[in-house]
Amino acid sequence: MKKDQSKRLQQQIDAINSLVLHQIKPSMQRIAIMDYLITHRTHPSADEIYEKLSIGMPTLSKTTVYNTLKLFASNGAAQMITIDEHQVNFDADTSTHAHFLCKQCGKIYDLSLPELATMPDMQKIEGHLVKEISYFYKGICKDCLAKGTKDSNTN
Amino acid sequence: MKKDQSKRLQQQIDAINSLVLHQIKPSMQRIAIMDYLITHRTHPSADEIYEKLSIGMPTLSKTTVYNTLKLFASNGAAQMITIDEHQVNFDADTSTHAHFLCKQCGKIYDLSLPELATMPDMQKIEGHLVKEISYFYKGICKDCLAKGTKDSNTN
DNA sequence: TTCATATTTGTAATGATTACATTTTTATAT
DNA sequence: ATATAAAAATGTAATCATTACAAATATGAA
Ligand SMILES: [Mn+2]
Ligand SMILES: [Mn+2]
Ligand SMILES: [Zn+2]
Ligand SMILES: [Zn+2]
Repeated sequence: MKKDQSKRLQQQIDAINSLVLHQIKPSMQRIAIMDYLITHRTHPSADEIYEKLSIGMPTLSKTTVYNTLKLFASNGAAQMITIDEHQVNFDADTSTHAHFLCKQCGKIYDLSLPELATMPDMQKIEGHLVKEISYFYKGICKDCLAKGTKDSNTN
Repeated sequence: MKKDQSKRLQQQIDAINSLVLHQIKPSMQRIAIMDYLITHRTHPSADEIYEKLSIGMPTLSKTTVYNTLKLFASNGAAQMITIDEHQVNFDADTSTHAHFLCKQCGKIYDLSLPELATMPDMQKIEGHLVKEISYFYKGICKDCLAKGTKDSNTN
């Protein structure tokens, strides 16, 4: 179990590095939340993060999770994803990349669309100063297509 | 005032046509809501539509507005825009076009980005069946840039 | 230690959206 | 035209993600 221990330690360090890099003073909670974001690339919601972390950290407050995620977002340490109209999801990967939401299972996938990379951030478009870019796709994911054979009409 | 009358009538007809085209049986409320969407290209929220329409239609229910907009969206008569994390906005223009949300004034603008048109709807990307595409940009809009000279650091 | 500041916590709002039961409208059959 | 069934709209009460706020705790310099 030595491996697990040292791996977890390295993850913590990665989390702290990301925080410091984005001018966020590390704290128990902030490290835990950033660590969760880094090790779970499934674009979790605030509630999911709270539920999972509060198991090993019973005093964690949901408010702290919300505040912390908002702090991360405004400092560029994480990105807010508003692809789902019901809740906001978060991503430690702040690079401009596209997301796909499966309407059936709800999972959010990363998409690497090379043609999108052509458009640089932080520029003006039609006179507006662009600070954030989001590319969202919705439909039925690979896995759900494989399972259910219904609705396979639209090729 | 003859002109106004006939113009309004034509708008109603346009609204009805869009409904019928999308297999939605026209009703007073549905026509009014579609008419509002067509004549107000500002991407209104359900609440805004309700507030404005209920003036001249006091019995209108907010539930009806929500139900109707959801019906429009699932029949392809309007598109839901989840660019704002606080509420959903709607657009009678169902063509694939980008949107810009101003973080200062909250207005949502259309962007006509020709390079986006290259990607056709209803195809598979990385194995996932794509049914909807959204391109969202956020920042400070033209007007707000002109007014406030603060935060002009990021050219 | 002491004091000021930053962070976290718990609880109570808020506010958009939805559920649901009731009423009204519309269409159809008699 | 009347009765009847289905569709649509209404009003109210939940739901539930997010935020506001005040109190408690931790941090860090003096
Ligand atoms: Mn991602
Ligand atoms: Mn639009
Ligand atoms: Zn799926
Ligand atoms: Zn603006």
